Amino acid sequence: MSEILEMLIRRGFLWQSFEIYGGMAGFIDYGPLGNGLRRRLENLWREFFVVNERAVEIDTPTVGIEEVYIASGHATSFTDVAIECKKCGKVYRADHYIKEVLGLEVDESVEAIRDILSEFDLKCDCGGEFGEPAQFNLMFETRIGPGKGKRGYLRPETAQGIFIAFKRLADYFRDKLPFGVAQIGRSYRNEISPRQGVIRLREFNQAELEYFINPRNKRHPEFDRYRNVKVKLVDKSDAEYEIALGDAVEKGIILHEVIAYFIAKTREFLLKAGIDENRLRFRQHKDDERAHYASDCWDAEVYTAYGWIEVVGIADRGCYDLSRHAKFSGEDMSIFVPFKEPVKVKKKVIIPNMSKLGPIFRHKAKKVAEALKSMEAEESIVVEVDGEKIEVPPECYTIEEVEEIQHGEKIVPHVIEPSFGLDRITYAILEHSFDTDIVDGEERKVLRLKRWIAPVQVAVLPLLSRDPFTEKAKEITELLKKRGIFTEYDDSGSIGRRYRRYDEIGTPFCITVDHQTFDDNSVTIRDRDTTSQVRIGLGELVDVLLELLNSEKDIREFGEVFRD
RNA sequence: GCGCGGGUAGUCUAGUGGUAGGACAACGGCUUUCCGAGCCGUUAACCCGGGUUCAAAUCCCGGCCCGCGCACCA
Repeated sequence: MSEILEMLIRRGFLWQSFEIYGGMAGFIDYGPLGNGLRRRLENLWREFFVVNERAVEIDTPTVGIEEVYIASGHATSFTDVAIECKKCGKVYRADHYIKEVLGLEVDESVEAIRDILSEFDLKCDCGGEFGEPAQFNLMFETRIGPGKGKRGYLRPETAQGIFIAFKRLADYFRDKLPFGVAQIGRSYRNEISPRQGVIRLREFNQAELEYFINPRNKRHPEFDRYRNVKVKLVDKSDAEYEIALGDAVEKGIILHEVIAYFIAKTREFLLKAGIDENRLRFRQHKDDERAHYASDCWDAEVYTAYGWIEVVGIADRGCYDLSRHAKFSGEDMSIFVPFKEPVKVKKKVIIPNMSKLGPIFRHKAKKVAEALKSMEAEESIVVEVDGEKIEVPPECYTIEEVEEIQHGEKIVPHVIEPSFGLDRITYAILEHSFDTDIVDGEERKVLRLKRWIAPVQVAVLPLLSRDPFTEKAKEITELLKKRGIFTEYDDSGSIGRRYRRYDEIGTPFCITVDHQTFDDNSVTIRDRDTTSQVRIGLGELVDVLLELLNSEKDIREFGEVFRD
């Protein structure tokens, strides 16, 4: 086990779930420190992607009814049929293998696959027989309600909860694009083989923003803020760039401004959270890697002990999700977008003559009339009703040219989705923050977390573990806690040991109560990164700490250096 | 899911059939205590199930978990 992972477990950042029953791959518990860190990260994300955007946050169920995932496509794309060779143990996606070997398109059902296997006597590459085809479903299935109940799934992404509520959300935003809707929460994928510690989990934390835009305008009003920001890009043909985002859009490397905007914002967020800029890049999905609905997709990748890992996906999902839900639910998922100026449009309309239509088409007359009205066409007089093509005699309608004033149009918004894997980001921050240095000839482990993200921000330490040092230190601890600073009190072991303890978990500042405290009502603040100390009066302690914790200022700005 | 290698206190590790040992950590005490000091003491472990054996941490089988490779990752 790596040094960092050993520390994370030992100090209570995270550990394997269900340990006393032998554990289960793909699940972790966040311990006190890991949970604190992830919560901080979530709040930082909120600041970036909700508070400072035209966006809101919602919370929807983690269990979804079957309909949702039929519409979204997950129900079919998640239930691949797999076949396994009895001899060499290789597992294939049946439809892929059959297409490759036999060139046949086949239904993804167990029966269809079984028929093909026996009909063509299909063998594995190694010559072995295949066992029974079996479904593997990457969604966790469940039953809702008693008895057989209704089939449901644990959500594989938080996004669908947002798409489903789109009408309510559009209403909330008074039908004005663009707007964003965020959700932070757990999602579930029944991975075949979870690996690599916290990198691939079966239950994981996502923060997703669905940013709905008018497809006719894929520009972003705030893009100028980032136009000149240089980022490290790897495009779909593996070409690498260090390029200003404005240029990347102009050159067509990035499809449009909104994606570029979120790449910039994501970068800003990750750096603020403590990701090392030198171990961050944005990589474009290759054509065969991209989901079928996405027109462009960029991953933020960070370099870790596991290599480059994806921590954020930024995709243009187009109108895919809303259109699918519109189709499957029968609801209108469009927004009326007014034109700047109303447009006069001359068009020919068909006006049905009901007195003729009635006798000819009887009970179908109404449907025929509606079909006629909905036609733009001047040329065609064939309508389709209930799948039947019907020729309508000319005496049944008249064509008139009318002038209409159009005030706008109905459009199905496109959605740009930045989707964050919080567990991976949390881990990457820890790995990038982990460091060792030499203090007084001895190696020191130190977690150089950003001050605003550290789970324990301040430790208050009495120099001696007895009165009056301990009493004073407890008093100060209470004071800091009341002011919202995450503070711990610790009087166990020598002072040096305690400093090391807090260095290891990334606590930025230690407050030490020493003999001088009782002479002049001052304490020392020790900086984790430099181990240097300054003296400061108790009266200004809270304000100084709050300022330090929200900046990267040097403690020496606030007091005299003590015991250099 | 396949193959290979592993699983001993909180952590790291010794132990190849017969008493489970060490280091670090933690906890209590002593210590005139500002960078993992010292001394004394305490807590604390053989992944689970079955088999072989008088006797299993140790040998065998199965499972679970971890690592690596393959496959999978909408």
